[in-house]
Amino acid sequence: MEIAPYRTIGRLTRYWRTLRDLAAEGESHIYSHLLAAKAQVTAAQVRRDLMVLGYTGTPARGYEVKKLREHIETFLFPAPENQQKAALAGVGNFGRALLKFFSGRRPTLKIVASFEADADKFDRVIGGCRCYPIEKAAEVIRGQDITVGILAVPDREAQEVADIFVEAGVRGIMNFARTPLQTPESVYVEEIDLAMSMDRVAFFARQARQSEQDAQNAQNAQDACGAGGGAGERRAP
Amino acid sequence: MEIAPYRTIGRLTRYWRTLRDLAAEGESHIYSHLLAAKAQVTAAQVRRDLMVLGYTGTPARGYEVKKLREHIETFLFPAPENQQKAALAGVGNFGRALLKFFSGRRPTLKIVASFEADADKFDRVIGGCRCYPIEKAAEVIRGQDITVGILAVPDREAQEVADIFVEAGVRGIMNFARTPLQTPESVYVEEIDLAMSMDRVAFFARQARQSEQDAQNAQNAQDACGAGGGAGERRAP
DNA sequence: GCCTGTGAAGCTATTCACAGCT
DNA sequence: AGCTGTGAATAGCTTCACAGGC
Repeated sequence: MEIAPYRTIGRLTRYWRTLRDLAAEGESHIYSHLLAAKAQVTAAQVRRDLMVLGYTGTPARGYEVKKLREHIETFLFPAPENQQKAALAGVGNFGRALLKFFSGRRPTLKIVASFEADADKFDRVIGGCRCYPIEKAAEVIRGQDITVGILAVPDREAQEVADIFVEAGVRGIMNFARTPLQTPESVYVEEIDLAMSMDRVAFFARQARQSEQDAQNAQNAQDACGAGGGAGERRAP
Repeated sequence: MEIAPYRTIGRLTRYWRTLRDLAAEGESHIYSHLLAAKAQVTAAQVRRDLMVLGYTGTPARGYEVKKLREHIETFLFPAPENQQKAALAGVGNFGRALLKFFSGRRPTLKIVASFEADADKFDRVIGGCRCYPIEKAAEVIRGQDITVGILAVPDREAQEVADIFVEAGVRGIMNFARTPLQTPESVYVEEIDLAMSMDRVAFFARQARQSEQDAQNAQNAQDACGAGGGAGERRAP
């Protein structure tokens, strides 16, 4: 988390995707402001983000799609021979959806195992990878050198599973449980709290509705008073 | 997005949950630093966040669990008679998992409809709510006064569906597609880009591994040179 | 003219630190 | 002594704005 701000890392993967699409469309060069428009950020943001790569474009043609993409890949992804491995804990509805979603998405990162407390699911192959009892987690993680963990277990169990994962060598965790995890500083945790996100979306949606209604009411009140010449005139001449 | 920073809104829902648990455990009061520990933030952060509520604790006993919780509810959630409604687009694996996850989670927010392009799914009741063809979205959203939208459709279709939703009155969107949405400023969008999050987790996990190995190598090199008295001595006396 | 790369300015969010209370 | 509420300081991120290049 020192070599580049974590926001930048996130945006780089978005740029990478955009560049892939651009390459597919046969574009060979792109300007920062066009890349920015496609990724919904500002041009200055793009240029600033790309500084971490040590690749520079030219004023004349902007960035070379192919080269920029390669630079991002080198920076973001491991070399093919160092493929990273991930494991998922909690093979419920959500866990299965995640397994399907992530399977085959990146050649450099593969989910190779899943863990469950429910004995019905052991040894079955779900979403393309074997399901082990949670008790075997440490062994499997160490044996296969798994570095990334995905937690889709019930809230209560999240911390416990995280501890096992970290102890066994996992250094990055996606946590879908709503328990904020306690982990050593060297472990990166991405908290994905869908219930929280939902509450927030609902909150701001309500706000927006409210202010639209307020504006509407103010308008009606004004209309009722006979079109006055106060402040708040809409539709500039 | 003006009345309180969006980060604060997010944390308030976390505090709310913690307070609910505390109430269940029979606690009547709580200090900021204890609440902070449970929510994995700093005490100063908690106190700062609570300022938006206009509720204040006492130095002697801290915050009253019951009252603080009520204040957060009043602030965050709509009144019971103004229940908010949500709709989901895209009833795939992910969409179904989301329907199950969110169903019945909040009395103040209910998913009342889902939309699909795939004709096989129309009119069935999936995850507790009726599935309509996407063409009926505008009608249903307007008819039921739906304000929140959840997008779990393929990337290509996300923008199109978002436009329909917004036009019909939706003011908050959870976007699970990896297309950054273009929406009017008054619409709040929570971009939940799981592929991006995964790339980031993998990146930082790799970093952590790397620096552990580097430290290990440095140690080995030092050992090989015969225990020298340079910088970097571990285990303080 | 219109681009990139980047120092400097500007913002936003978080943390510090302390007055005031009990 | 140990807490809350909050102005002030700090840190982190984004945008501005412009030198330099074609």
